[in-house]
Amino acid sequence: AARLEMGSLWEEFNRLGTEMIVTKAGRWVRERGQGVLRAGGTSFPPPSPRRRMFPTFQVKLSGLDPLADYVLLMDFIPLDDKRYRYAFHSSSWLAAGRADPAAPGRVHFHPDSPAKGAQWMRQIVSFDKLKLTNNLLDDNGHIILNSMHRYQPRFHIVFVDPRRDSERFAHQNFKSFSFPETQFMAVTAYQNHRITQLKIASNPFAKGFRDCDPEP
Amino acid sequence: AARLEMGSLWEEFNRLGTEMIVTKAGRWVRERGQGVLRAGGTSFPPPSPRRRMFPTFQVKLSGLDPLADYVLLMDFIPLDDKRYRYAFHSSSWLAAGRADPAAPGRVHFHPDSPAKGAQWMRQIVSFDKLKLTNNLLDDNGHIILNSMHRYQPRFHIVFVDPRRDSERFAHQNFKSFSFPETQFMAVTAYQNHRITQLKIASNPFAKGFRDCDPEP
DNA sequence: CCCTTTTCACCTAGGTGGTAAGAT
DNA sequence: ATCTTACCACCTAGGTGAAAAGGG
Repeated sequence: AARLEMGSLWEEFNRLGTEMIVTKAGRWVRERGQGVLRAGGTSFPPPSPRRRMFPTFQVKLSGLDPLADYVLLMDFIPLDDKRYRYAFHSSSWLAAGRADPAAPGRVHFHPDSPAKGAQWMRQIVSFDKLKLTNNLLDDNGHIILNSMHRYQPRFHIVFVDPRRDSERFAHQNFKSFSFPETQFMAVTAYQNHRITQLKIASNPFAKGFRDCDPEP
Repeated sequence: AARLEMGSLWEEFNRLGTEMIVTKAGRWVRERGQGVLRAGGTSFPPPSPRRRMFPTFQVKLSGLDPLADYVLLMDFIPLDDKRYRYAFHSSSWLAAGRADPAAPGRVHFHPDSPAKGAQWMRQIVSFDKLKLTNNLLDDNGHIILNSMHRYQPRFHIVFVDPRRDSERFAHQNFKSFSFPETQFMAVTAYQNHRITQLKIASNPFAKGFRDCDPEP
């Protein structure tokens, strides 16, 4: 079984209509004390930082075989065949035609995979390395989404069958989970100001934008 | 086989007499805009930061079975039964009696263990999570060393025998490596100023103490 | 006197949304 | 009009040696 962590935060976002930022650009690197250079144009370490999700998708697992190997992964499926736009005057999302051509379907393997059931169950499993991009040509293995489209994150537990030549990813070795409260709209900039405010209020990395005191 | 990375840097340190800092205290945490609080006295995330090694112990592996599981680990053995002190006037280390009672012998497992040979060989294996302490009562699983004593880091590759009830850590499943150029003296503060200068010149985290330009 | 501990400024590394300018 | 990008100040998180203070 899998229990979603931070469920109340996810629900708070979901009531407003969760938005997740997607970006295209790679990382920009500042040289000592002067201008800005595009990473990759120099001999700097490989960039990658697209955008993470917030809240982070985290689950607490139970009921696994402690001694068996499991691979954990996530993917994202379109919630419908529509494209959306945000109507500021009514503060609401409106359907705006058919979906753009689907982005390449990708999966994100949890970087600790494969690992024993005991290890996965020992503590909360966090997908904080998962990054979103709207770059259809992304070659960093990030999740590719279309901006202004709605998505449902899915979480999969794959039992690693120790028998040789067992059908890879056989159906009976799969368990999948979809938490409706984690649905979101992919955007390149926040549309709903209440989403922005909730992100600022709840994401530690956005403390610089807070007006008032932190809650204890 | 295992090849030590950054060999020339290790040798440069070794010619001067490598020193590694060992620390007892936990991490100190600063509250928003005011005083300083000891981590652990508050509800902050668990501290731990003792001191890392610099240079970091890194190896490039080859000749492993790509499909077999291996555990990688390190330990540290006393190089002799002596305690030392540093004579500033002659800029040299002098024996100063017998060794203190030996610290609890601990090993550091590479956190990616166990993993397939193919994964270990794919890139350089870095022990940058390894931390040193002089706290004999350390309960964070760090490596415990006596200050003013000399040590030889050792690196071990353990083949994970898939047969049940195979003797755990059987001798024939062990391969060990000792690189003499990685010997060092454990200290609580640097003694040889030339070691300090070389650390400042070569450790990116010490850039704040550099006088002149970085080398290209 | 010699060694250890504490506190600090200064880094690396990278995750935030804001803002203004650019693109379509 | 709508979306995208570049750049920024401001954070989190944590790895440096210096310097001062502490301890036997």
